[in-house]
Amino acid sequence: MDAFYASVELLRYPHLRGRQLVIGGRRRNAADQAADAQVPSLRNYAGRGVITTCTYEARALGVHSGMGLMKAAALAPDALLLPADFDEYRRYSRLFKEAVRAVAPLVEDRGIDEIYIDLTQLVSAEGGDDVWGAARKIAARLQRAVREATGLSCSLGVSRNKLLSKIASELDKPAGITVLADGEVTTRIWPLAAKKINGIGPKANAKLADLDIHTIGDLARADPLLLVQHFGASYGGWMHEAAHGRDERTVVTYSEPKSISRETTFERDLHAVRDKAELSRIFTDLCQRVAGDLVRKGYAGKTIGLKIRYDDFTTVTRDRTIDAPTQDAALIRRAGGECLKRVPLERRIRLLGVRIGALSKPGAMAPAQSGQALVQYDLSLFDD
DNA sequence: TCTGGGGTCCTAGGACCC
DNA sequence: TCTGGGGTCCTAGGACCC
Repeated sequence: MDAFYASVELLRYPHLRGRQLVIGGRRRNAADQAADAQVPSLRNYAGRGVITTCTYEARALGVHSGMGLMKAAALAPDALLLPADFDEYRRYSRLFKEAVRAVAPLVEDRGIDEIYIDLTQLVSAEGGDDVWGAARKIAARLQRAVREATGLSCSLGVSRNKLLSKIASELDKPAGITVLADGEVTTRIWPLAAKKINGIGPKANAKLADLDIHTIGDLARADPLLLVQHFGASYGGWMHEAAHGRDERTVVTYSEPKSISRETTFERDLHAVRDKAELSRIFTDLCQRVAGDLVRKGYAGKTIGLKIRYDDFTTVTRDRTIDAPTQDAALIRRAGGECLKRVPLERRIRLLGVRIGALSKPGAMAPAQSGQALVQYDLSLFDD
């Protein structure tokens, strides 16, 4: 989806279309819904928020998602700042995914505003020799369906696999369709920066730059042994394959969540001793929210994790696995408290987070009850 | 310009088991 | 008491993605 959060806000505030618009900072609250609510500009922003999304008008001034709002205010003081309304974004997310599934049912979720779609069967059904032409027609159909269902625009990349489609989808934003036929990797992909590959982030990119590898073509032409040397057999090998556009991953239409977490960055850094009461209250609240998420989604978890980020931005995690899966806030709080005892608390803290993993569906598989025989078969006969 | 919140996957060491 | 090889689970950290 193109500038998803910002585009959803523009459906609500159509008179802001064409303005520099930034979504971020605090969440939307009741006061924001008042008809006469003024949308403030970035100019006077003070706080720790970052941009989650911004319109293309704002991007033209050099701001982008992930950027701190203080910095963004220096670059684009007249941009308007809207708080995020995740309930609304989730609603539109469901709408656009439904619209896509009605046309092409094999859809893999990649977060709130992104999906992979397997068009193989639809392209076959289209018949004819020109598979890429057929794929382009289907993509256009999908784009229209999304616009009709939501009023929102999206960009599509069509190719042989997920890796290339992801790259292609970004080549003609917004509202573009990019078809990358077989054999076009060297001409259209190799000139792009290596970090355009999904899975090569800032760290790997910096290391590649040290090796004088800047483009995907550089990466493809690099000695695989050199890559393996610097990045390990698995990652180094993958990088080289990716640079050649090779990717065998299938479109996965269903997956179970692995963990659920809640975290919060404080408005000011807190001290474990001086701000003990406030920290404790926030901690308990996070545990309750995690427990609420578990109950709402129908999961219980066994491994409770604590995350602390200090004022110097270093981050530590501790976790603790309990005997039986739980969705109980008090039990989560207790396990989290045990984790807390194992972290240093001298520095000031800027973020506190609670996570639960090792999830299962409670009730799906009842634990052994009393009266249920547990049989231990002794096969020591086969020991060496 | 001091950097959100929600996730996934990978690595690596150690405990523990057979 | 030492050796070897296979496996799982737990814990901590980090890279990366949306």
